[in-house]
Amino acid sequence: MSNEKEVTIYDLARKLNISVATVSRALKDDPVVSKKTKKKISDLAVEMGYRSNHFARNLRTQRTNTIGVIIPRINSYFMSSVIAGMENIATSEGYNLIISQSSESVEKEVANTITLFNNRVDGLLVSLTYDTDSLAHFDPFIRKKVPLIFFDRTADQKDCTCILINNWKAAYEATTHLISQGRRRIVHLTATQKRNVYIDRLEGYKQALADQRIPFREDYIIVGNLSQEAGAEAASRIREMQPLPDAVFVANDNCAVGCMIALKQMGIRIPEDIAFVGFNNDPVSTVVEPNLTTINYPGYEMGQVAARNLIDHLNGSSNIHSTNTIILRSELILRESSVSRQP
Amino acid sequence: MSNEKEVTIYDLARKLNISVATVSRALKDDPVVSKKTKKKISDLAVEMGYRSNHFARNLRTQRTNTIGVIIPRINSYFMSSVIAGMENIATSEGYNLIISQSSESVEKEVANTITLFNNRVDGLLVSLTYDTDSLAHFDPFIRKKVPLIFFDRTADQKDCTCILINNWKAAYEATTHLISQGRRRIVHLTATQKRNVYIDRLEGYKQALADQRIPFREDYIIVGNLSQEAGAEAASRIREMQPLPDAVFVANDNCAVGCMIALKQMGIRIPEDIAFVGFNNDPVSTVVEPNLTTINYPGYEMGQVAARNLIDHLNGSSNIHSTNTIILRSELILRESSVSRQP
DNA sequence: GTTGCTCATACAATCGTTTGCATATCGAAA
DNA sequence: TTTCGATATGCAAACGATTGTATGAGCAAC
Repeated sequence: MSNEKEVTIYDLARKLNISVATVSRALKDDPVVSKKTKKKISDLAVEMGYRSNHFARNLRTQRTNTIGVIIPRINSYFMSSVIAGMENIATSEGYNLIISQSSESVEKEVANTITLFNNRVDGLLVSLTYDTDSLAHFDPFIRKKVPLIFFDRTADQKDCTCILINNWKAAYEATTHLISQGRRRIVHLTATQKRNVYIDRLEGYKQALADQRIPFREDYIIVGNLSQEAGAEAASRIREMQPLPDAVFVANDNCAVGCMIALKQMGIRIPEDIAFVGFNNDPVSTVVEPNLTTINYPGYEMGQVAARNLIDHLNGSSNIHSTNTIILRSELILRESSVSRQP
Repeated sequence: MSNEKEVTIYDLARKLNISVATVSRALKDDPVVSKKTKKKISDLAVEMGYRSNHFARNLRTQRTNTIGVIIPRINSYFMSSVIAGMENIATSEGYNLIISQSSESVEKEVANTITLFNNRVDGLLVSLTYDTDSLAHFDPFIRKKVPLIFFDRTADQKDCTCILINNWKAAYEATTHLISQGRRRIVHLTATQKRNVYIDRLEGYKQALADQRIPFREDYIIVGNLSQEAGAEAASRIREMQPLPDAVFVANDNCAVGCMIALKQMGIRIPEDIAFVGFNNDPVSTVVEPNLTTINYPGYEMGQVAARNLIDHLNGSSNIHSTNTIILRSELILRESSVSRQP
């Protein structure tokens, strides 16, 4: 009982006195097999507890029904929501996900790429590390025409779809909002200017200033790794600025929260002295006091869209060249951290 | 160039005028092949860009090098940390992870189990839903002797390893701490009493009361789904209690935070009027004001241990019968939410 | 020169499917 | 009765590895 042999299509065929070819076709619902035989076969399959052998099939068909995912780290609210969305779609479409973390290390990203290539994933969903410059490690996929989709932290790669929000616009709105609240000396906390998301947010911020005829100041840009600790460090620098800035726009809620807490400990009042706007709509944004104004960034939805899009490509129901960029809706959520007085 | 055929061991063999058997053995570093041939072969493999075909190998060896993971939801800080830990170990050991979410639905858990069984995973790592009663859906794995490890939300299943913290002790310490701060009317927010973690925490809480001769009150136990919203609802019920409780021990930080925020809005002071202790050491616990005393629950480490343990079983380097339960260290972290006056 | 032994390599079956092509069946039209 | 399409089924060759068993080469001892 415990070591029962697996049931194969040969067993089914033998029992019914038909050929394996017919069994194989019947199980795939091939119209060439008659309804009667199909029924006989599928009934017996259930009865004998047959389950198809993915390896044999994959070996034969040269497909894996597996999607590779490479992300910087999984344990952030945003990214785990993305993964949840991907899992949701993939499972319902019969695909498996192989998830690997680069931990913000380019070498690990390259290593993961190789692993996934050797696993012969059917497609790849990628969000890059802060520092990835060269995209050469994706060449093997391109050459073999394995579809590749970037999301969130994307890169310009010919023939690859990108899934994003309009970071420029989000930052523009955030900054404009701060200005509309009477703020003029607006610091921007961001990460390395290698990645689209941070470049675009900075540009949006700059444009908002320009449109309101507020001069841009290089020393108001603080670059870090956007961790909570980086936020606390930035707080010390902000504290030293003369005159004290009256607002901070942060490219990530966690970092914003770290900065807010540190400033509050220094006796600075939020939003009276300094207003804050974050990014991502992380759960902490409704816990910190005052609640943090932020940009809603739909992670779960982004994961779903990415997976759905890739699977559509794989099924041939969409052409990878037809859609090159998908922009998801995002919006500014107003909370107390940035509003000068509540209505 | 773009449609180059995959290089197989046959290609290598032909080029070197030797048999595929030798090539196969050489690539596995089988000592029976001479050093000289091995070198020739591995050099050529690199040169020609050979990569082994997992499906052919799996088909032949009947192993998949894949581990299945079933969890309630991935997008919580604790669970995404667990996954990160698992990914870390699995990747370094050459295993892949297939992660599936049950979303707290027993039906989805069963469906995922079937999917993973059909995927022929080598082993399974499971954290159960709130409501899973029967474990019958795991029988196919047991029968085929596929190792099965439960973590966090575990169940008694013969021959299965469980990985946990000592929930009883953690709750006992948390409650004792509250009592030591002069609290007597301690409410406990928890989840369904079907799962070990919540049962054990309640028992620890009860025992701590008993040891301090404080009568247990059934109406101080509030059962919910431990979401932030459930915390807010609980706050309303707590508010109505006469006399007002003076402490709350919550089985989850997120829920604790929801409850604290709601109570604060009602004008109740924390910790003066009501002290709080949470569970998990989620990042929000250091953001909420006052910072939340909690139990440190090492998610990343738990994921690593679970994966390590399973892989050791699979490699035969450990016997599944030898270790039945692994208890990880946890500890009470004191913060302002429960300490009556700071030193 | 034969025997015996070790070390290295080759042969060939096997794993469970898929699929192009060939074949069988059967009723209807010629 | 023969012929012709359909329609349904079967044959057999892949797919790319692994591995038990057989074979061959080389060499030392007798």
